[in-house]
Amino acid sequence: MMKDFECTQESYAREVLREKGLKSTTQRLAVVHVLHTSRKSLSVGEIHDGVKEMLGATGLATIYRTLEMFEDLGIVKRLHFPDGGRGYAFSQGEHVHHMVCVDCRGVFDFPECPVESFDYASVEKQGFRVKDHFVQLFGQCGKCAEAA
Amino acid sequence: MMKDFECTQESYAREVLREKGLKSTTQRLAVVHVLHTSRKSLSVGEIHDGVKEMLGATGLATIYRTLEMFEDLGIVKRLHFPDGGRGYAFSQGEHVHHMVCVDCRGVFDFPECPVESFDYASVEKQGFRVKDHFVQLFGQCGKCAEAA
DNA sequence: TATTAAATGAGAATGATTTTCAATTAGCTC
DNA sequence: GAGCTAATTGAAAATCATTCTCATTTAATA
Ligand SMILES: [Zn+2]
Ligand SMILES: [Zn+2]
Ligand SMILES: [Zn+2]
Ligand SMILES: [Zn+2]
Repeated sequence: MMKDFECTQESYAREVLREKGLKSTTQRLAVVHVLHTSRKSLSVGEIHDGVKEMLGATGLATIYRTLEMFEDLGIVKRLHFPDGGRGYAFSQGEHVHHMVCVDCRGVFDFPECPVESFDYASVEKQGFRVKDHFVQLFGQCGKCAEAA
Repeated sequence: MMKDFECTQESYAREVLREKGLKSTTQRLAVVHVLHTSRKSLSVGEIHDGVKEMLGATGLATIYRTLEMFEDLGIVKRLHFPDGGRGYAFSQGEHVHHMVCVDCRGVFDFPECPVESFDYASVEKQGFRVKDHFVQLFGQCGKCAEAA
């Protein structure tokens, strides 16, 4: 299965999968497509709907399996909303963070890392070794601010 | 219901609840107790267990209701783990962030805010208005590093 | 085109969270 | 301290989210 036209995001995913000896299945590429063509983060259900629209009946378990795997591979980033909901956004492995609109769940990247230059001394003094971090900004996007 | 001995955390919760016209029930104070006496973040189930140990049979729904309410009141902070799990940590409304040990789920506060001095210009240029943020550091605590 | 390990689908199973409503209780007032 | 009342709880059902199982299908390679 190799489409004539393939966007950079799909090629990227295909490449990462191949490197790991994983298969570039129709379903996996559809998940990439659905995610990267959305300017908002999507819930598992929304991704499932999007994939079904492209491919017809598709198992929900496949979506779960794909998202978990993509997260490990850095192909998607999981976001957390104040209301407890979760969303997924496409990612190309780069170190980026997101700001999310709490109204429409739109996602906006920001490549600068606010934590990068942070001095961990005070926390490492407590014997803690920092390995990773999660940063997410909340707010309102321009459209939602207007609408309000 | 007013205990003879009450720690500052419990008084704090009691005060916040009173200010909002909410009742300081035995169950709610037990949730506070269980959380603030734990040096690790706790899952809903663990909190439920802790409360049952203090009070005997207690409805799980009450724990959920309490945690949701406490989150709104700033009495607890919800944490997110890489494996998808969630944990809750006691909080006194202050602006703190947490580093969490991915092995034992221990929580360590750090009062410095890495995002505070961050220049939002690049993101606000996109029409986005930043209102809040979530920062969490991951790593290994001293004990778990030794054990490993 | 044949081979084969990897992946999918369907539904059952499990687990997490929310809802419902009758019974209980905290926080007043007297 | 007893009585009042709205807020809260408990228990179980209902709903929603996630994982598992295993027979079938498919991508990748030769
Ligand atoms: Zn928006
Ligand atoms: Zn960063
Ligand atoms: Zn630890
Ligand atoms: Zn902060």
